[in-house]
Amino acid sequence: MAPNMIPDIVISRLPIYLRALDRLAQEGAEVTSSQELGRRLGISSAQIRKDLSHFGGFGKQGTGYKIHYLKEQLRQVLKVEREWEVALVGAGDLGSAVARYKGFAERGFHITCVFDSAPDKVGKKAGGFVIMSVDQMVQEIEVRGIQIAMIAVPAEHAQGVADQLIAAGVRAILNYAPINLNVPDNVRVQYIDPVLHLQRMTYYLP
Amino acid sequence: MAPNMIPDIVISRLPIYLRALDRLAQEGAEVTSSQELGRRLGISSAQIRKDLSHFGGFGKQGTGYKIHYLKEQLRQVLKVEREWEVALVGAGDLGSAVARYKGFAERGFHITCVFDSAPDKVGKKAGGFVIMSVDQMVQEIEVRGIQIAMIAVPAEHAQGVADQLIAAGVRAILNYAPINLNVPDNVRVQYIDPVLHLQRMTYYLP
DNA sequence: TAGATTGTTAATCGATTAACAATC
DNA sequence: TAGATTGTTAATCGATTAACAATC
Repeated sequence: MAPNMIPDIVISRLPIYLRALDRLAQEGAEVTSSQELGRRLGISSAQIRKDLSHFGGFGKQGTGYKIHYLKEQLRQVLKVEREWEVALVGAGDLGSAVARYKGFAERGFHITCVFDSAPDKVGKKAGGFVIMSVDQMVQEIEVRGIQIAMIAVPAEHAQGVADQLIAAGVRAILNYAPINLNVPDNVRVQYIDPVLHLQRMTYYLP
Repeated sequence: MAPNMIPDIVISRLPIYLRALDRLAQEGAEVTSSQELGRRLGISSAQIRKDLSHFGGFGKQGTGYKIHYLKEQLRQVLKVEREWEVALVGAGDLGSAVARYKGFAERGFHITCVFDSAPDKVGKKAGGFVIMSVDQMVQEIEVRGIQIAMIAVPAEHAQGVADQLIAAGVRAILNYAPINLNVPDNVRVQYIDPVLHLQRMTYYLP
């Protein structure tokens, strides 16, 4: 491992810490500790301290962490202190719901273009956006320099769409299609498949 | 660790294997190998064999796994060979989209009741379901013996709703609210927060 | 048979936890 | 000061991988 290489699993927990800090701030707290955070998240305080220590010493012995300061630091580490432009591919039932979801823009991710392959959808609207043809997709993404995309097309088209997105310069994909994508090393993929989460719990039911 | 205790992380991969097998079957394949599955999923073949071996020998040396047979076995292990009844709490923007999503019923999870706290929503419809008052929630879930629920209410109400659901007998919660839930050991929770997934990728972008 | 692939064991790797000196 | 909590080191724990005999 390269000396400054931070484990993926550490990075994946930072947004969870950030979310908990947002919540604490909303509740009016100004300072917290690894112990309090850990209790809320079901994570050991040692792990939280260790995770944070990869990026520097954000706390003070005896008192803990200033919430506002720690939030800002984590935002910068995660690069979510800025606004991001996001492309959405697929304007069917699922894609339209994604386009309408307000949580993205509220937290700095702005959907700025929506694509679909159905000619009868092109020109219509989804969640306030005019739907463009996938034929324009590569060019549009290149011109805008978009790096993040969400895929909400049927499973059988997802890999093809991903290939095009990557060719256009996208480096981060949130895939709502229930299928694994094969992508080069320099591209990140995250998956959302709610059924899969349900299937992870039924095993434990009687 | 108890002798028959299977690590959570193994269980969490089984639905991924199942999804890949469904796909292979759809493509017309009848047999596969740990190597082929691994290539598709970006997982080592050794890990797939090890994971499966927790539940018995499903394959044949030299030939691999019969897809149909392995699918059925995994379905039984995960208890998704049956149909499940699911309650949905929250019929706002997000809850309505969840109620309309067809993927749940297609894969054996049937939303059979939807609850909301807003009096003006009660009696109206969301995704084909009549919305009931949360005041009826505990009784309704108890009577029907529902064990799985999805939460799509604002973050500040999620913990309260979860507590009620658990009191009513729910043992598995899919939480769409962007907040961690504290639940007893005998209750499972899974989280869906798409923004969190995006935040896990921006770190790696330039 | 020859080639392929499983199931399993042992070795390796990496992540989590416990503990504590430093210090606010 | 006394009490609390950090950042870090070393120990533990658990998960992944490599390797191979068994066998189809």
